[in-house]
Amino acid sequence: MSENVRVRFAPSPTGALHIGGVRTALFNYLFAKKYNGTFVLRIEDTDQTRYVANAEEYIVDALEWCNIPFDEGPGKNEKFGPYRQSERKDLYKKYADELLEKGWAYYAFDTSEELDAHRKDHEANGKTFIYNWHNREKGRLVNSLVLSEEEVQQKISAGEKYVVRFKTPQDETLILEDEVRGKIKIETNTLDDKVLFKSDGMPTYHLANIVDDHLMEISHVIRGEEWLPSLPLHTLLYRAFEWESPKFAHLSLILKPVGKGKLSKRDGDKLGFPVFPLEYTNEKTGDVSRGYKEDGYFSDAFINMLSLLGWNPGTEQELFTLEELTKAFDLARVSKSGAKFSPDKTKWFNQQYLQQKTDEELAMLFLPLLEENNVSSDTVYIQKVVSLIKERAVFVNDFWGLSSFFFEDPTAYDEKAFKKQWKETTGSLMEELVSVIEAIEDFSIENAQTDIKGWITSKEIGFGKVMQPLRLSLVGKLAGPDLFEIMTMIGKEATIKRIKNAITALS
RNA sequence: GGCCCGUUCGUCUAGUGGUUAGGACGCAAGGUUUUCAUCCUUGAAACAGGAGUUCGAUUCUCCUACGGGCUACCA
Repeated sequence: MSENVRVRFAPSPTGALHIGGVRTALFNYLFAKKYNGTFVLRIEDTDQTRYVANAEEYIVDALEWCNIPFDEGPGKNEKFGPYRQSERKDLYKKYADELLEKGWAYYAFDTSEELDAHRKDHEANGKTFIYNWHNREKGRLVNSLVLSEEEVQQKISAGEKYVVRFKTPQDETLILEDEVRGKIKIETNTLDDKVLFKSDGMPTYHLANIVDDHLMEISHVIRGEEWLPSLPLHTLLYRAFEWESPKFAHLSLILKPVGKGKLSKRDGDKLGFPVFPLEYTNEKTGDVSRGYKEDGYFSDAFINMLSLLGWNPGTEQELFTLEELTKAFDLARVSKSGAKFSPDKTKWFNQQYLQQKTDEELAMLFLPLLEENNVSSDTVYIQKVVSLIKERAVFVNDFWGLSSFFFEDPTAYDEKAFKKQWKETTGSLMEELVSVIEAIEDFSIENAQTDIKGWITSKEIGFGKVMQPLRLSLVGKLAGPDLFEIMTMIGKEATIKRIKNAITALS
């Protein structure tokens, strides 16, 4: 299998790429890289009514951010280009004609309205209308199987609209092979004669897909489960063209975190998590949807999370670099059942990745936030702050809330903490503490600890009585790193100032 | 309705014809931290149901239920 692995990700540019699409792209990417293969991006824009102009750019940007770029695609190594189906339009006609010639397809002149009427009619009688061997030659449907060649030619030259339908073989049991599901059995008689070529001169997905996969020498088709019902048609199409079929793998869907059904944008809005990798602005409505990137997720954490949704390495390892993923990935270990999406687990991954980063890296990422808050400081100081607070953070965006007191005096005091910790005697105690601090010549952690702890011990009042109000004075709430760290970081003067401020404000 | 796919703790999942059914997230308790968080320890928590095959089925087969997908001149 190590030779000539070529896979493709073939999205429709109808909007933002959602998590499920990203995962499909990721699995394709991992599979390609594992076997030193090629990852192709092909834009399937045969439906002009659903085309969205900024969607393709979004898809490319998203893959870029996820660090799973394509090797071949629009504007990149166009060895088998073009890679947009709309630009390959002229190509498909001859393949439709080939099928027509071979008797694998036929012209159909039925209008959408007529077909709708048939469907309604059947439904009213409790039956299901299927355009296939049941009725294609019964005379109620207008196609080249019942019309004479002259009639067909006449209609076509008269400019009558037609589609080309696949002529599904009758009375055959197909045994299909799926890399994740194994064998799938299906009777061809239950299949309908799908449209291959539309009356607007465009191929449908089915034709374009098979033609392009063949022409682009795709070896493995890894796609969403929603395509599984099309597998028999696609297999038959390869047979009709006498082409070698690629191997297929259908990925299960990503489901809602709660309730039933597949994950949608609405779930994200309702439960407060993004379903798109990047922020997306709907061209028509102007609606903006959140993105993982903008929400502060690291792309490698996001990818790591996605990789484990529907796949697992069979070991207990959960944290993977992209390289490790490409090594470990295996289609055989992709699970068959749908996976409910977990926003909580996603956060956990981000937290893990954040903890792994160095203080230097994190300090760099913190810089813009500091700027936003009109704070500037030297890098050594910022790195030290980061080292003290990062274990409390899930996102870099949490940093300011966790560390603002390192840069500016608290502006408010936590109400509950005040009520609980600030007693009548606290004010005078804090004043005494100020003089203890003032007396410390060299304001180091060691000295501060020795002197303050010594003073508390000598007063025989218990640490909490002093330390809690002190924390409230310096931080504004009962949270944060070690107090002696904070005091020496902000310095003796600021420490004294904050205690005095608190005495004034709280006593 | 028809066709297809699926079903192990709440969630993601590992697993085997005989296991104390394992891990992770989340949750709970305890410890560390005189704070908060981290961290550590512990705990609660699952084989959808029914037949069959078998000495023995969570594992194999069938049925049912449930979930999902498809059923367009959309992808």
